[in-house]
Formats: sequence, structure tokens, C-alpha cells
Amino acid sequence: MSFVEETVGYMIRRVQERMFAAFHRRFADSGLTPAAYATLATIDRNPGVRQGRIAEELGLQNSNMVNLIKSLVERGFVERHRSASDNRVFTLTLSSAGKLFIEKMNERALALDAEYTRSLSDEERRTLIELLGKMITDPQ
Amino acid sequence: MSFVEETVGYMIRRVQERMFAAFHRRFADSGLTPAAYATLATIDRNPGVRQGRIAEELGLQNSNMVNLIKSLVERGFVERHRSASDNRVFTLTLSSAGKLFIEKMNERALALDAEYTRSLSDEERRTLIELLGKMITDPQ
DNA sequence: TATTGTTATACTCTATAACTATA
DNA sequence: TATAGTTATAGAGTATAACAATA
Repeated sequence: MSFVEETVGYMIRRVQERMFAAFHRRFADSGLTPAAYATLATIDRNPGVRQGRIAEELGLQNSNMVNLIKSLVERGFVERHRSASDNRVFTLTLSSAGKLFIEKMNERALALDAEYTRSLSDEERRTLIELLGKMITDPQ
Repeated sequence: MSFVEETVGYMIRRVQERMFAAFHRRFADSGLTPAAYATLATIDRNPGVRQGRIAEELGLQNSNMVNLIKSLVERGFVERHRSASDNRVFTLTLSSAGKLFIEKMNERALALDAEYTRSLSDEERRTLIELLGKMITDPQ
């Protein structure tokens, strides 16, 4: 219907919208936004990471991390401690409740990902991730 | 750094953010948002289309089309006429100024698309669009 | 009774700038 | 002088519900 359908930009936007909606359907009862989930998953893999580093890695704004982290702490999933070596820094780790929680959420994320890539074969899904990875790691 | 990097959902979000920023850099002086550009491109290919149909096609909200169309009309790019057969409907066409404008914007969109897919070969770019297309056309 | 388009509004995500405390 | 984190705020994009006019 329009030649925008032949551009990557438009197609990505459409797919992203659908995935966003699907995420909120699947994670509605979890109280997690995509950013909050990605933050938890990053802390899980990198215990002791500081919040500014997570923001850099995930492409989030540092200022927007504050309330995000605060809510994760209040829910008992994340622990914040002052760094011993640098008193400006808060190091972040998962509590045992947080570890249990992220395990369940990881399962859910994988199921969700399988759901909205169900029209792709396993190989196509891998190819898609690989091509998107090339675009992201391109220094621009 | 996190296993979210192995999910399509996360990778799409990251790519989309970069493309969004690149769009605004390239189209800053045009006064077009991605939705406005896609709307113009759709009217160009489908003269006489009604605005609700564009919203459906592009995944936009009908209520959000109102101001979008209004600004395109005010800028002299789009003409709105009552449909002869159904008095509820406005048919949309491009003015000659709108046709000149969309041609330039199409060139710009293609250049932009080439820019942020520059880390991909032509074949990879085609593959990417094909895989995204499969996901979009999946009835879900 | 359903559909097209409109209005008003609210919510989420993201961006920016000024601030503090520490280095 | 630079960095980590905070606060407050503004903006864009999107979503929802109620409405008028027309079918």
C-alpha cells in the first residue's frame, strides 16, 4: 500500500509495536516494563554492576534509572550497597527473591519471544538476531 | 552482558531506538514525524484513500490521525474532500506541492535506510525485510 | 445499529538541564 | 575538573472513551 513497506525503518517500527503490546499482555501481572525486565536480567548476569553502567548498556537514560531501580528495591528484588572503593557508586545485586523472580521472568520472556517469532524457523530467528546485532554494533 | 541480547524483542527495541533518532536527525527540517511521512507516502500511492484506512494500514490510532492530517492540509500537501458516495468520509489526495514534497522525502527515507543498514549487504538487507514481513503478516 | 471522524484527555517512555556528593 | 547519581520537568507517541454526523 505504500513504499515505506520496503524500508527497514518502517518494518522495524511495526514489529516493535506488536512486540511491545505482546510484552505488556504477557508481563501485565509482573509489574515489569521492558526496561525493568532488561535491568533485572542485566544485574542477574553482572552482580555488583552500577546503575549508570546498566543505563549505558541498555540505551536508557541515567535519570530514568532512578525510579526504576527504586521500585525494584522496594519490591525486594534488588539490593543497593555503596561501593567500598568509590563512595559515589551504588553496586546492585539481586536478592534471593530477585533471583527466583528473574528466573521465572526469563522463562516468560523466552516464551514470548518464541510466540511472536513463531512464523520464523529456528534458523530464520537466529539470522534475524544476527542481522539486528550487526546494525546495533555498527559504530554509526 | 545480559541474555536479553539473545531475544528478538530486545534487539528490535535497540535497533528501533537508533533508527528513530536517525530519522529525527535527517527529517528535522522537514517537520515530519515518522507517522506523518508514512501517511504522506500512503496517500501518494493510494489517491482518494480515507484517513481511517491509513490508520488501520499503518497501525496508528484514528484519533491521532486528526491533527496529523490537519497539519498536512495546512502545509498545503494534502487535500481533503467529502466522498461523493459516503458523506461521512473524507478522501485524501496529494496537492502538486505535496507530490513534489513526497518525492524528496522518499529519496531522503531511502538514503536514511541505506545509512542505518550500511553494516548489511544488499542481500542481508532484503533478508531482514523479508523476515520482518513474515512477523508482521502473521495473524498472531 | 454500525461506521467515520472528532474532541479531550491520560498515560508511558524518553530527553534535558540543573543540582549534590564524591573523585 | 570530571563522574555517579538525583530531581524536576517537558515532550513525543500512543491509547481510551464519549460524542456528532451519517450510513
